[in-house]
Amino acid sequence: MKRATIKDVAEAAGVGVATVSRVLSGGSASAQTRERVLAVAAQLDYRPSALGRNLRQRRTGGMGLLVPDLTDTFYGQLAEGVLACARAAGEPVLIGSTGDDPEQEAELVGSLLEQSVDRLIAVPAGDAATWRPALKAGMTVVFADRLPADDPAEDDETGSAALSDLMALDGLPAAAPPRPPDVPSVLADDRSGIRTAVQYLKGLGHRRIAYLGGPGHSRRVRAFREALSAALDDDLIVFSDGSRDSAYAAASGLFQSRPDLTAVLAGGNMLGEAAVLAARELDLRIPRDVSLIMYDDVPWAELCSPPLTVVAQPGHDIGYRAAELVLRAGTRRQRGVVLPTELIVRGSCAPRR
Amino acid sequence: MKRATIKDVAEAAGVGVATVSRVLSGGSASAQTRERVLAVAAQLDYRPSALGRNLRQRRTGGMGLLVPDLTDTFYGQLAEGVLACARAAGEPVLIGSTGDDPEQEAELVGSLLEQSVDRLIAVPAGDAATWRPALKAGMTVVFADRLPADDPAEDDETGSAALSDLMALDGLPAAAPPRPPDVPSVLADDRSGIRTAVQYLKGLGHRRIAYLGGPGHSRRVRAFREALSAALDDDLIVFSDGSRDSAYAAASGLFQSRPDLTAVLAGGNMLGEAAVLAARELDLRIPRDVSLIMYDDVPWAELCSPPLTVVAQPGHDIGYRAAELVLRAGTRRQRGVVLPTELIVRGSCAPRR
DNA sequence: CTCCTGCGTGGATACGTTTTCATGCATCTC
DNA sequence: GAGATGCATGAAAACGTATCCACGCAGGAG
Repeated sequence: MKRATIKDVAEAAGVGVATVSRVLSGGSASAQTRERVLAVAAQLDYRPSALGRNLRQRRTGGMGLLVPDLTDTFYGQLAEGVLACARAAGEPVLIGSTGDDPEQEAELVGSLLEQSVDRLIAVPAGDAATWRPALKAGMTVVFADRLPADDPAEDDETGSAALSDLMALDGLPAAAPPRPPDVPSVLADDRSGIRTAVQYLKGLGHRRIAYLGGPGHSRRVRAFREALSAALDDDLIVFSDGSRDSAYAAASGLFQSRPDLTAVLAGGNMLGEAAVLAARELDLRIPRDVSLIMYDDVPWAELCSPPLTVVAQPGHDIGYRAAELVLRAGTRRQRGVVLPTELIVRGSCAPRR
Repeated sequence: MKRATIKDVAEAAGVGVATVSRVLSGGSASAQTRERVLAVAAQLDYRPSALGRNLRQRRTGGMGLLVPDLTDTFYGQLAEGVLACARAAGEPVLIGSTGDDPEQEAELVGSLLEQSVDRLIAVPAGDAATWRPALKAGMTVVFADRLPADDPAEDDETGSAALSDLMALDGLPAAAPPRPPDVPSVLADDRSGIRTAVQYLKGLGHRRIAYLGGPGHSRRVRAFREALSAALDDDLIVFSDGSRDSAYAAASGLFQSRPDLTAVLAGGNMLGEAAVLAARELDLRIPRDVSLIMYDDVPWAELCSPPLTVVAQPGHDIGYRAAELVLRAGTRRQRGVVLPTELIVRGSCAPRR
């Protein structure tokens, strides 16, 4: 038994297909026919096929969602936020996991394009150049959690300008910004989050503070540099790619090469995990020997001993807002949203000894 | 500038659209025309629209994926497995999060049906009755991690039969099983996993062992009962719904109502998390006062102190295999797959004092 | 040489919907 | 009362593809 089509409904109700379509999509119709069509549709258990509609409108409903890794709890939270909003709107979500690899990302974007999905929420892995094709293909893209890195011809001045421009929610557009953030985004207030964390550590007497970074952390690193200013030591900033192994290697290498550091700021929960593991392996006690602040308030942060002091960013909200933005796109012209972070002090930091 | 269609390619190559279609989908064509068509297609940057194809074939490619909660690391792993396989096959994935709520699940299934997605991987929340409509709508469903609960007229005998039938991979079908597992599935070997864990605890001298369960844990509970046999105490089996709050409440309630228990088996990582938290709140030391074994080997299990002894189930593999199954459906008639679990002994269990 | 077979090819159709357009009828205005 | 206005309605087109079918041509068998 195959599904009923709009034609069947029209026939059974003794009206034209156009009328059925109108009734079902809220067009005008007389009360009488509307009632009849609705009754027949219900009786036939008719559900309009998204296929026909999509083809006709030359676009697939719903939205795409690209995250680096669903195994990372933070992105799980973000995804849940997106799904919550999508469900409320009755829109389907196509998901992809990029592994923070620009190539895979590009491939996934291509696949979405092929599906004619024209709304996308992405935690970008590629740089601005990588994203240009998708944008000029007419996709509505909302970046979440971070922005694509600047073009090869990178310029700190430019980056800062773009960032601050983004944060100027209440007005006056900076005059002709070099890279206008013309694509909407939902970010956490990294600058404030990092600064608060660094200030906290400084207040505890720490001077040699390391930053453990991952892909796409340029904004956080910038904020870190800014917050540390004079005390900055470039060797204390290390990176990993998105994998757990790499994160562990970076953390372990950091601890071994710089035994003089007294505090570390891990830029993500996988990096925090790696830091705890590496510290334990090297017999460094937290917080006795080294203080640790981790980005992301994941549930297990509290389970550690000592419980981890964290910079919480609202993953669920970021996802939800991003989904709102991508759905409302065209209606309002929202530029970018910045959500607050919060330092949650638990037990992984101690005064420098 | 709009996307090129198959018609454009045909025109530019001086052939009919049918030929272009054939060349691109591997049909027969002369080497010469094939080459020309391919060249033109590449030059025009032609990508076939999934919309047209879907409508024509009356089905959307790709697959649906329904999990209870992406915030739960285990389901994150499972989802990553599915995505890995889907990416390898170049198939898109539509995701939904059910919150372990049969109603939401049904709604999401309905949405997938509307999209004409006919392949679905699900960690089911609803029971067998809930799933019947989707199945007879022609969907190819592969259940992952667990099976739908039996119908209201539940029967332990039946359940066991179905399970063992499922595990009889190498042959002779049981004669007319009451509820034939005619829908393929990928499960962890819960029976063995639970038994191993219980044996381990028994071997440490524990007798009052509690099970902390979540939605869809009927198979695990059955295995738990079976493994405990004589020592079973029904009050020591408590349940929560899928939420963190509920898990905490269940764990806390358990510890308070039964201070005599000496070990607890948490049936999932969120439940394990809750157990650790509740124990700490009640000043119960792990493993001194109570031993804990947690289902799911999530990365943070090692970070706890003491590190958690866990029953590892291969989340990634479960997802990957499920995706394979749903893609190969029709080709082979695979019944069900059971993947092994492993007890990983760390530090959260001690001999009964 | 003829008939048949087989293959490469292109025209035409169908998939299910939305939307445009024209039509007919009823109501309103002067 | 005549023309104008508005609304409900249905026929038809279009979206981009895969596939059926018929056609033509080449080559092989008889």
